[in-house]
Amino acid sequence: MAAVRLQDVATRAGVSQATASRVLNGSARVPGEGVADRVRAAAAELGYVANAQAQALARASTGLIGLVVHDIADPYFSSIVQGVQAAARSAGKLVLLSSTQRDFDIERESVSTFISHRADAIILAGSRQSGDLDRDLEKDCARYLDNNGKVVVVGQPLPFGAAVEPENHAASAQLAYALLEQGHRDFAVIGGPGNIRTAVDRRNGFVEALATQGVTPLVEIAGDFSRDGGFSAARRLAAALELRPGRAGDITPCVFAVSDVMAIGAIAAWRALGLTVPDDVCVAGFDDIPTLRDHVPSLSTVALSLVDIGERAVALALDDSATAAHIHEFVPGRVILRDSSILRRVRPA
Amino acid sequence: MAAVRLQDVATRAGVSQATASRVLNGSARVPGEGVADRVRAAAAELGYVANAQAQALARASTGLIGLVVHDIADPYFSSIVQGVQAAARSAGKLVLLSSTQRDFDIERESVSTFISHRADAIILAGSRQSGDLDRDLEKDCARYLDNNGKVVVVGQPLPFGAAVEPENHAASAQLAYALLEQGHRDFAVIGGPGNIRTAVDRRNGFVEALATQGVTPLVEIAGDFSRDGGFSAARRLAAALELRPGRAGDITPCVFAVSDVMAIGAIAAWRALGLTVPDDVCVAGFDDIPTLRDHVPSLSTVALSLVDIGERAVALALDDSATAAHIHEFVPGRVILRDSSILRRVRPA
DNA sequence: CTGAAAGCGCTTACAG
DNA sequence: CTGAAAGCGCTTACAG
Repeated sequence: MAAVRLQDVATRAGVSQATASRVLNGSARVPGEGVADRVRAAAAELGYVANAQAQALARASTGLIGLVVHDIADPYFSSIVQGVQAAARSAGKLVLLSSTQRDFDIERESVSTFISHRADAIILAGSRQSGDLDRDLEKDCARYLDNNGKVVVVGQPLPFGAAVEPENHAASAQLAYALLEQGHRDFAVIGGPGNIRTAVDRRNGFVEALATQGVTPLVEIAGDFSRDGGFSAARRLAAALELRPGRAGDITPCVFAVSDVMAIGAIAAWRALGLTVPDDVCVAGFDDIPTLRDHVPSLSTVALSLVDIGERAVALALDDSATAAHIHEFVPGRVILRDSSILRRVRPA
Repeated sequence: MAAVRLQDVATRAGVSQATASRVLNGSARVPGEGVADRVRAAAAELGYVANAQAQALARASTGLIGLVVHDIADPYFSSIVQGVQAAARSAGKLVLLSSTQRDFDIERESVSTFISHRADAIILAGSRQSGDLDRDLEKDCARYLDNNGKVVVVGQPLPFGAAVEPENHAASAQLAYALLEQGHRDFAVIGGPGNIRTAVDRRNGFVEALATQGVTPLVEIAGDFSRDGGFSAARRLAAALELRPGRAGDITPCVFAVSDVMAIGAIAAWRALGLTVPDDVCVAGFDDIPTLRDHVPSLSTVALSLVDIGERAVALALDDSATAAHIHEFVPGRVILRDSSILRRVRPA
């Protein structure tokens, strides 16, 4: 049983296909008395559903938004996806999703598939490293932009399209000030890879803010931008600072991990060493991922409105001028202090 | 600058459009010596990208799989999405995603949009209640199936299409046996709404298994199928069992919460009451969601391979006969015992 | 093996 | 306001 076509509806309503099209699928034209009703009735009776593929071909616009994220199972990305989803729906668009699991071949392939499907816009969300800006992806995007496609990147240093960027640097600085305010004077940093800009910005914002107050981190250790990266960095950091359980009277260093998942990994590592947060070591993260809600100890962090980021990306993607003008939109962060950074022991005077 | 069309490639290669089509986009035909190379060269030089919309129209197949989940930001669903994604990619399909945030109007709308885009298959993943099987959705799906569409539901009691179902009942029973094995004899249950089949199956599997050993839960309390539902149920349960911190020598009841998120909410509630897990009360959940990894205390649970579930759903969606035959595929669970159910205090003899 | 042509289901100037 | 017709970019019997 073949699907009902527009022509079927038109015939049943006793009008031309053109008229049926105008009644059913937008158009400012006002049809004559009763005509619209007749067409709509016919469509309802037949159960007509417009073929979006055919419409796309005729209109040269698909209503599709391509979205590539590095890992859909990561709460950071799934929140962004939620925002994209919601905004796309309000705008009457549909989202094509691809989760690359951080494989750049898959990313390139996804983008070209999106282009093949003539997505009206493509949103790239990930933590790309500045090094791996591969030529092919760049060339595909360039051609896509020429063909009137829109590209929006979130949180990545890409040389084309519009961008929505979390204010990593400024927000990390605010976190540093808040921690100083709490009385902390001894800091350490668990950073990410040097070529992930997000990680670098956060580290710099934090360290530079400390510097303005004459404070310098005791140690800095880098790890992968992941839970396991935080875990192993934390072990090395514990060794470097000679952290030991219950050394009352000593200083309690405050560690800034450049992402929540790294911070969570770090806490797990310390727990395995018998260290207690915040008694033996304090810690703060970044992102305020949803899963933090029931984490113990509760983690000080910086909240980014991930859903908001997704929504803004769609807004830019729908704005003709934005991507052409290479617009950058900044999303602020909000410092949240929780148990993990409570300074229990005061540094001996 | 308009996109390059197949005709452009054909002209440049000095062949007909038909030949170019056959060379570039599949077809078993073997072209003559050199022809294929010439066409491919022309395509490469011009940067030709096939228009998938036009292909879909001509082929009557879009290569699109529509996926609707109830909440993409929930780790349960995002893991399923990851599996769907991966399997779809291997099969050369693209996924259209919709996260409904549990709004059934949005779900219906999403399905009809997917149908409009002529998705080859639609996968419905959620925790639908048996009551809200709305007529419109059902009618849309019926027509879609008639038009050669495939429908796969995961974990839902829907009267059409194929289904992949976690073996909730059997796995919960295994959990019960494992807990008995650990020495537990005093149980309680935090269940879900009576019209969510997943919740009911898990509760029944657990309680019935206990019954075979002559054990009956001391209390059963139901809550929303969510973190907050677990939280408030846990408070009532604590009151019902008169749980108090550190009552050494007393029994330690073991509570089965029908999902991990409910269990996590329950633990949070107990913590607020000063109760310690597993010393004052033991608990086990269901799902083994990824975020459990660093939860303290570590939670006993039943692992469902969520990614696997997503992959199987795609396999069914791609199988013509499966959805017609209303096939049900079952995915087993695996019991994992962790700290939260360790029985420290032995019941006085 | 290759090509001319019809057809997929819509939209939209262009006439009337 | 309405309709006939061309066109969107492909695929695929059907001839040759």
